[in-house]
Amino acid sequence: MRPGTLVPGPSVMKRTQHCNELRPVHAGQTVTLVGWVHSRRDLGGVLFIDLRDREGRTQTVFDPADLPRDVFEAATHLHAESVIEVVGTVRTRPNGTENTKIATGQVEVLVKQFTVLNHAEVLPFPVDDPEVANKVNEELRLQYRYLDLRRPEMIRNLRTRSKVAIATRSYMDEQGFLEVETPTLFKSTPEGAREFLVPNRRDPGTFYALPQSPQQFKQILMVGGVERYFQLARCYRDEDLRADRQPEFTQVDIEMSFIEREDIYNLIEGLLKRVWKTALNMDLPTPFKRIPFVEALNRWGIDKPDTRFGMELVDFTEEFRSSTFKVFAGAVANGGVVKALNAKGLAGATQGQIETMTEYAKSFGAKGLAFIKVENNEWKSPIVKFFTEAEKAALIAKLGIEEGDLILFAADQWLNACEILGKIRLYCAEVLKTQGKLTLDPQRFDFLWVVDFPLLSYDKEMNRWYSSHHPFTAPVAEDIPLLTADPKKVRGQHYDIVVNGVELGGGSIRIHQPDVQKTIFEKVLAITPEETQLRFGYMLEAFKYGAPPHGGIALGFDRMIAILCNTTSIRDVIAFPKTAKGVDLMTSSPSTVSARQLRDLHIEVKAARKEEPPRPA
RNA sequence: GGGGGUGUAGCUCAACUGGUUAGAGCGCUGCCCUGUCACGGCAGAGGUUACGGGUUCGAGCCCCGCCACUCCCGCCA
Repeated sequence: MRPGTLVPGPSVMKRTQHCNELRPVHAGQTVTLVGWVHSRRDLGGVLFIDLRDREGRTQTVFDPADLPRDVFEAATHLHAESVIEVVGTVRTRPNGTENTKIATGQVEVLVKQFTVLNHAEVLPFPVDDPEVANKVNEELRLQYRYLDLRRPEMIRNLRTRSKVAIATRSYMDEQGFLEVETPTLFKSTPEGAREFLVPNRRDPGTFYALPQSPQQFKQILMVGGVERYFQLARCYRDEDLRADRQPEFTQVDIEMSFIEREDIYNLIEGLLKRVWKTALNMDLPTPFKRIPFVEALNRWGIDKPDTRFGMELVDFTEEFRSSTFKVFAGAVANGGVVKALNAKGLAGATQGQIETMTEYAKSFGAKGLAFIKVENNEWKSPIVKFFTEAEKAALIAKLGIEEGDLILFAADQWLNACEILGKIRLYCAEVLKTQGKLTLDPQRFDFLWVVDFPLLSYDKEMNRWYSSHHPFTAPVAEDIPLLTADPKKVRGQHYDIVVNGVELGGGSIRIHQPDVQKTIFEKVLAITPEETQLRFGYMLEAFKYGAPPHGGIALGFDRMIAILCNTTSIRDVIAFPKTAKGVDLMTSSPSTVSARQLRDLHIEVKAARKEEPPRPA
């Protein structure tokens, strides 16, 4: 530590006000403020230091006429982000020197004494300049997360998160829900996401798993007569990460008994109303739209549509059924469909951009991407020569084609064609945004429910059916006879809540009859009775002893907060997030453990470790 | 597992087609400055161009490998 920075003075550590509190009315009072040195302006004869805490900042003045020489000298050497305590007198600022940018700008504190509570070395990146700090490499921000969190933007996010968590708890309490904690040391259930395993020291070769969600416990709680359960539950999934996916994340987990789907819709609409009011002081209109899965795919090509802009998909299967253009007619003959979308105003796309789009489409399974550019009253396209006048007329009528449009086609099996164009639609929207041709109001939130999902999907490689959602989802009652007859047609009582193209959450009414559950496991999913018994025996058993009809939902809490904070990365709303490879850069975890620990756990590591990467000091 | 992007001073970035001693702003250090608030002025320090190879008379730039971060596909019942 530098000599002279420790200045004698009373370290009472009791502030009289925080740094966003002083006003002209306090003039004349002696106050104690504590906080971080935000900025220092040394004019030679007088020194200004802005002191910052969580709440805001206050200008303090060091006048050499008022202070012993060594005290003043020490103050001139204070580094940004040192933690100090000052005692001084509040006074209104001289005329013309008020700062209207900050709430405390009418006053200043004339320092009489100060103490350095902690001397800060020069920081690895600035936290006081929002312009620069916003652009700092995220690697560095994560390594020095405690500095990053001092930025007002990050504090604001944490505050929003806290307020929403508390609002959620109070709303759920008002609705008669009990907050119940469930174990995070759970049983391995290999369906679905890959799990994190926890070795069991007491019985070599056995493992706990961290739960992907409290799904089974919350259903058991219903059997246990809790009737209304909720939890802000930490969940763990060992899958590859994205901007909106972390290996551990938080769900608002909900389950209730004696209800139907509509009860869940009402409950969640009420919760989201409360949350948006709390965080943004916005009144959300309810009820939200309900859109069947099939309609969502047909219109937007995705089961979580962003309905803030148009460019909906249009079906041309009938128009091209007997077209001379064999790519389209052939797809239809194979039981597929022809779909198109009008990317309004994108005719100016370069050959390169079209190429990029085609590659993008191919990257998720498209064979190609047919297009028409409408430029200078002309249709520029390699395929338009195959079209009849009737086909062209149909395109103009159904797509509303105008000068400057770009028409994109997909011809494939229904789901593929829809999904390809759905992704292209989002890609086009991004392009239009960067060109300034599409602007979305940040205050606009298009909520909707997607309903009537197919209960089952078919895995061609494994040659078997699997649950679209999870195996406890109840079929729509009238579709139960189809379970064994025509599984593809069975709709599940599953629902997703979607906002602005983000899947905020999902849930379902559950199966509460053990015989239906057994049919699903053994007849439809083709899990052997032994396997069923091993994995889910306790649930089937529980359902024999008086299981109420029940259902629930889970909302992605991190995603919700990210939307409220207007950020696309949930890392910005998690205090200590991990990188895309699941590493905590601050603590350098995961890390190796001692041979002793491994021995205790009966674990032998066989794979060779790659070299430890060099870490900056 | 696959594809794209990024990596140059403490931070944010520049450096043309491969060509002199790798620059700028901020920050840092020293000096000056009594009303600043992105204070101002002068001077200075600071670089293994992520890392390892290669091509070349010559590499921040080209090639191969590798590491990290990031976005996407697969994956996420």
